[in-house]
Parts: sequence; C-alpha cells; structure tokens
Amino acid sequence: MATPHTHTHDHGSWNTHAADALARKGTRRSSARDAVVTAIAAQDCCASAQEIHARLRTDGSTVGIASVYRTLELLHGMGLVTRIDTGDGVARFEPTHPGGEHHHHLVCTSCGAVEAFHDDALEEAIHRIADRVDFRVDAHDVALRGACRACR
Amino acid sequence: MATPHTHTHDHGSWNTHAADALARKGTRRSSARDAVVTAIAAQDCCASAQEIHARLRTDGSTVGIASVYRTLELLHGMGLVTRIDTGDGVARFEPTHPGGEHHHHLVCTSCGAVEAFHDDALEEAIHRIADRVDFRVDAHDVALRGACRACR
DNA sequence: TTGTTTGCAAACCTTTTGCACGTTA
DNA sequence: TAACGTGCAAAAGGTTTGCAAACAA
Repeated sequence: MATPHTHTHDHGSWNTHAADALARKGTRRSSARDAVVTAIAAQDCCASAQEIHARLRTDGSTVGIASVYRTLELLHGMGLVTRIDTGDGVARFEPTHPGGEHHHHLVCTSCGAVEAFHDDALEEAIHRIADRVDFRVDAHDVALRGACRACR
Repeated sequence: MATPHTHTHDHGSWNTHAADALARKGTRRSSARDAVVTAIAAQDCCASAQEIHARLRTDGSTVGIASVYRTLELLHGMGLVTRIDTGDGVARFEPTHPGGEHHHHLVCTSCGAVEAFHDDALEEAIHRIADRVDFRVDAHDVALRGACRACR
C-alpha cells in the first residue's frame, strides 16, 4: 500500500507526450522551450524554477529565467505539469503523468528534503470526499511534514 | 463523514491556550503580540499576514507588518498556528486547536476562495501512512483544488 | 537597569512584466 | 513577413532583517 518512492517512470514517455500536446496546441518549437521540457522530463520528483534554470545554465544553455517561468506556466495551464508547495514559499514542479498515476510528498521541515510516496487508501478517501462536496475537484495534493531519517 | 465546514470553535479557548503557552515560555507581554493573537483567535479559517495586518490597522492598531510576521513565526514554532499554502505563493495561517481536531481545504483556482472540510477516513489513511513510512510525521495538510459553486 | 519587543525602512528573493531583438512557420 | 518566443533588466509582490527607540520585568 504505502510504498515510499513509487516512480520508475519512463522519462521519454512524458517528454513525447508533452511535445505532442504542445504541437497539437500549435505552439512554435524553440530551443528554450525544448530545453525546459527536457529538463522537466528528467526529474524524478519536484524542482523549482530556479533549480531548473540553474541546471540548464550549468549544462551550457543560455535560457533566461523568464523563459523557464513562462514555459512552466504554459505547461501547468495545459495540465502537463503539477505544481507543489512544500511550504518554504517556493513553487516546485514535476511532470504530470498521463495515466493519472501520481504521488504525494514527505517534506523534511529541518533539511528541506522531499520524498515521494503513493497510497491507494488515501486516493480512495480523497475521491469519496470529492464526490460528496459542493465543489468541483480537479486536483489534490497532500504533504506530510516532519523529519526525514537523517534529521530524526 | 465529509462535512463541508466543521469548525464552530470557541475563539476564547484558543486565545487563552495561546496566552498560557506564551506565558509558560516566558515571553514578555506586549500590545502588538496581544493584538495579533486576538486577531488570529477570531479567524474561522486561514488568513495571510498581510490580511491580519490590514485588519488590525483598520481597527486602529499601529502594529507593524514585521511584528505580525514575527508573531506568526513565534506561534508557528510553538505549534500554536498552522501554516497553509493555498498555491498562490502567499502563506496563510490559522489557529491550531489543542484537541488535535483540524480541517483541510478546498481551494477555488478561479476566484481563490478557501473552504474548510473534515473527513475521518482521510485522517485514518494518513495515520496509516505515517506509521508505515521511514519518516517521523509531525503534521500533514491536504488541499483539494478546483472550482467552487459560484465559479463552476 | 537590562534584555525584549517594537515600528520603520531597507534588503532580499521569487516571480512577473515591458521591450527590443531573434526565430519560426 | 507576421506572429511568436527569447533574454535581459526592471518592476512587483511577499517576507525578512538591521536598527534605534520604546517597553516590560
């Protein structure tokens, strides 16, 4: 049930999924956007805009931070990327997988580490709530905060 | 089970609870801190530092925004206040009730409205995860995002 | 008196925006 | 060429910090 780390995803599959969706939407291809999409595809878990930007610059790209934010906003609006708030005031993003399978996060309040977990009973409980409430629920996210093994 | 809005709390009880905890900690009493504590006690749901500050100024107080942030930080560190990220990059806070009873949030991504809900099955699922995972879980929060009745 | 707390203003950081210059179709 | 996308620099928030004055114990 509760399996810490459940994401052996094929990076390439999200990458082409995203590329297809962008093509279908009619956006133009550009090196900046391609670089950001590729960087996101390579993530196992969430990363901030600044982190993505830094990694790209380190790898020799000349993308501007504004393009990272703009691409993230575009992808988020298309549902291709999930936004996560770990509580430190910085938005983090990770690829949204087409199958609907997703994970939630364990956040260490001492060192800031983020781990992923998945739990079926949790998803079930959330679906029940969504059905019952006078609100159209499109998405949900869960954060468990505490201390990771190293900080405990 | 899932009851939208389940918080007919007695404001006074949290207020004295917080005052006691502060006294026990040995902090000095000051009008700024008192004003912020009273303002938080009066909230039914979460409010941002700016909102709390604005309300206090409107009511004739001269508290500075820094004191609001400092008090919030103090209370949060003592576990008297819960921090909530609704996804718009602004931290919101609400009183933490001593009994452990708490609620989670429905966030409207179109108008920003926030509603509270409580669900036992959800809490149960989260407890099971906390027991199973290699992480000491101190707190958790859940956000359901979508469209409220008015925006739907 | 002594250490705490305050309000203000400046500093900080993340994110957004205006704009002139490339690039894509 | 015409619309779109880019990098840069400046602006715009929200939040934090330095500091001298005010205050509680």
